Amino acid sequence: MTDQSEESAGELAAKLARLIAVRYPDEATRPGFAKLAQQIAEHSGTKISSTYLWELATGKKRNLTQGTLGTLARFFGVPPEYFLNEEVAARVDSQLELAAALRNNRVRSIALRAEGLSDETLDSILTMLSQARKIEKLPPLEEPGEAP
Amino acid sequence: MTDQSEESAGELAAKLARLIAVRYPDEATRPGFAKLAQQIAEHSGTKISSTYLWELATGKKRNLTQGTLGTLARFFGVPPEYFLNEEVAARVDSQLELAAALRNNRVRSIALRAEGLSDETLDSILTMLSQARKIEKLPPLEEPGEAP
DNA sequence: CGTGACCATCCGCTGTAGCGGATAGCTCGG
DNA sequence: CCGAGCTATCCGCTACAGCGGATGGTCACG
Repeated sequence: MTDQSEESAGELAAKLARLIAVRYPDEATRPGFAKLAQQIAEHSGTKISSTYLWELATGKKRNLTQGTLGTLARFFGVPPEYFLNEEVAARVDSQLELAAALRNNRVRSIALRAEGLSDETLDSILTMLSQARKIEKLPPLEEPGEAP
Repeated sequence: MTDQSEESAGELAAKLARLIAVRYPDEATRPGFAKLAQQIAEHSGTKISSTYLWELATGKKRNLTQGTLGTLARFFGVPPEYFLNEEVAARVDSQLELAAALRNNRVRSIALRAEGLSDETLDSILTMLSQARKIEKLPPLEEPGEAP
């Protein structure tokens, strides 16, 4: 175990897919790689071809260059380390889950109304949510704890 | 100020040079790019040619690939972001100064003996050092503070 | 004053990151 | 049913990351 950043098989592909999914939660409206490439160009001035985006998303190319790494990271609003460091990726991913959830207006208003309630009330609501998730066959969510 | 990671002209070259200088403080004993390449190979299993190292150090090539980025970072014991993020680079650089200083045996033993002393004593010693630096015409060192 | 060990530097090559331009499969409105 | 407009996918090309193998220079040793 001298190394700890290897076997990143199709990891990059998965990460890119996740970033896209979070940025465009509505699967129907989600742009294809062509439109995506165009948006990236408009956003960051630097251009990434649709073909190449597809190759990355499907794992056909994996060894990004400094430049494209930065362009992608800036567009998706994640630190460039997201693509390099698994630990950072995990931490960012939990944030991304939240961001994705807040795109759903109903979830957002629940969050807004939850703000300020007492801990006891929040706990009972949490219990209700867990029950609901179980009933609807959603995976339970683990709360991340501090690692000593 | 929409962007903040551009104009990295010969930045990478400078960073690499600094890393080498810190790792091999004695300029006389410092290995050339050939030996350096060999050491990297032994250390990380991955190989980087001496030619390429030279090209990087002289700024002839600058757009590293994910893989080589990781290899270099692991060898020099810095996070890969060191090469990407100026802010991280600055933070790490101050650590590097410390590491370089500790190579000097006398400095190291001062650091060791300072450990455990009361804050008041440390403060007065710091004052003495600042005075000494002024007398010997060395630049004063800024202590980095926490950014809220 | 060889010659062997190190060095920086250059040249030319290979592999692949990254691109532009097909193509074929969809779904829509007319 | 037929194009218009979208899509994913493929192919072949160019540019450059990265390499191996010269070259000539400077020391130290016998």
